[in-house]
Order: sequence, then C-alpha cells, then structure tokens
Amino acid sequence: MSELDPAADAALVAGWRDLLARHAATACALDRELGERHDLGMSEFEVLERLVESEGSDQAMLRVQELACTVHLSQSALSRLIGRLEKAGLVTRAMCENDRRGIFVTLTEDGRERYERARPLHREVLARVLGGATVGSG
Amino acid sequence: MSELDPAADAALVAGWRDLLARHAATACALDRELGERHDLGMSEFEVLERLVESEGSDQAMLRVQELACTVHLSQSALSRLIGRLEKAGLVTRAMCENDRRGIFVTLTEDGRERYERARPLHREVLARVLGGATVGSG
DNA sequence: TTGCATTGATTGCACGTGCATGTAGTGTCC
DNA sequence: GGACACTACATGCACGTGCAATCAATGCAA
Repeated sequence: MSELDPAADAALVAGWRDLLARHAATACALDRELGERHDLGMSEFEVLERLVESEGSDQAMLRVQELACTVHLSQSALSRLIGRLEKAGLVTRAMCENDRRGIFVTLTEDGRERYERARPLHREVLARVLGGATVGSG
Repeated sequence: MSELDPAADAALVAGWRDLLARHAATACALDRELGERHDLGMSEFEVLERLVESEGSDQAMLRVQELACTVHLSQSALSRLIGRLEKAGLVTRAMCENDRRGIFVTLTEDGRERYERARPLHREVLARVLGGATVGSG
C-alpha cells in the first residue's frame, strides 16, 4: 500500500494543499486582525474561548493539559501562553486541591470581556476567509 | 451582518476547529516523520516538490517569490529555507540574467534524490492522517 | 516508612518565523 | 546623465514553539 494510483495520489496531495492554503490564510488573517485590534493571538483567543465554554459545564476551570489538546499546542507552549494571559490579567492560575500537581486556569472578568469583544471579529474573519465552504472529511 | 445565527456561527467554528485539527495532526506527523527519516521539514519538502514540478514545464527554475506564494511562507522565511537547502546541497541559487534582482532556485541531483526518497513517506502520512481515521473533532 | 515509576507543569535551549530594514537592480521622468 | 519610486532578495531582531531536562506531587510496592 506504499504505492498509490496516480489519481489517488494527486487527489490526496490536492486535498492537503487545499487544507494548507485554508489554514494559512485563516490563521494569518486571524493572528493579524485579532492582534491589531484586540492584542490577542489566534491561540490566545482559542484558549479564552475554551475557558468560556467550560463555564457552561459544571467545571468553571480547566487543567493545562486539557487545554493543550484542544488548541493543538505542546504543554510547554501552553504553559507560556497561559503565563502571557496571566500577566495580561486575563486568566489566573489556581492550584488543584485534589491533585497539587494540577493547575486550574480560570478566566478573569477582564479575560471574559476581552473575549466577548474579540469574538465578533473572530467570526467575521472566519466567515470572510473560510467563506462557509469548509472542506469535508475526504 | 456582524452578527450571525447561532447555528451558522456554530457551524463556522466547528469547521474551523476541524481544519485546525487536521492541519495540526498532519503537519506534526509530516514534520516529525520526514525529519526523522529524511532530514527534511514539511516546508522543505514542499519547496522541493514545487521545484520538481517546475521541471515538467519549460521553466526548470523558480524565483523565490513564486515559491513563497505556493508554500505560504513569508519571503524572509523562504530566503532562509532556501539557504538551508543550499547548505545541504539540495538546491542551488543562480542569478537571473534578465533581471539581476531575481534569484533562480534550481534542484540539484541530491535534491531530486532526497525528494524521490521522501515522497512515499509523505504520501503515506497524508493517506494515514487525512485519508483514514483522523482525530476526533473535539 | 523508604524507594521507584508515573504524571502535571515549568524552564533551558535551539530553531524557524514574521516584521522591519538594508542592499542591489530596474524603470521612469526630468 | 541624476533623482526618484519600485521590485527582488537578504539580514537584524524579537518572539513563539517544541524537545528535553527539571521540579513537584501522586500512586504503588515492599
């Protein structure tokens, strides 16, 4: 199975390039516009969004490791990202009582407001760049 | 127009997250496996591939600027990437006679061989990560 | 209790990237 | 010819990232 039909091979590569192009265009626009207008990077916004979503559930806090999976960052990158958010006053770190190794990340009021203000732009960029034509699974 | 229906908003975000997940999984796997087994990064491979494809046309060379568009890198990043490839002996830089500002990038024999050896793995990773069971969309 | 492996998060380091700038070459206008 | 704006590529710099090493805390076993 290491060799593919030329047609299947071409389709695979075409799909991958399409994915690359969409990702590059969206991530670039998101990073630039969120950065300019809300002083937030793309990943920072994603982390804030996950924290906001977690407020809907019974857990108002998230562990660093859980966040790392959802935003596709290494734990070290996320550790520093949370450090930046904390320094900016958007989140706070709290120790987990049950497991002192774990760190709970919680949204501050400023963090929530910053997210709420940035969200419309985020959605607007998504709509503009992705154009509603999201690629399927194949 | 800045506000969207909740359903449209959710679909947009879901599509974007799916795109992010696919990209992260594929790029990560590609970088790691190509790096380990062929000492090539994902973008390096992409550049070599564009150069190979350009051999099919009348132009056996590509300008740096043309490459930058196709691999979604800034001009400076591509300049350094080509520097790495050149240092590794995979490409050469040649001045354009017509326009001395332009730099033609050409594939060497080593570069072509490296690409040919790496391509099956590249396609295999694509088929495995994109074609088969991708990550569960969180 | 002590000892050891494992997990959760942080830190040292090297590397790739983008932005802004620098350098060289081109074309135009006077 | 000289001055100017513009293009193509390279470079200085700051920053975010991943890997590996590290520290802290837990669980298990003897």
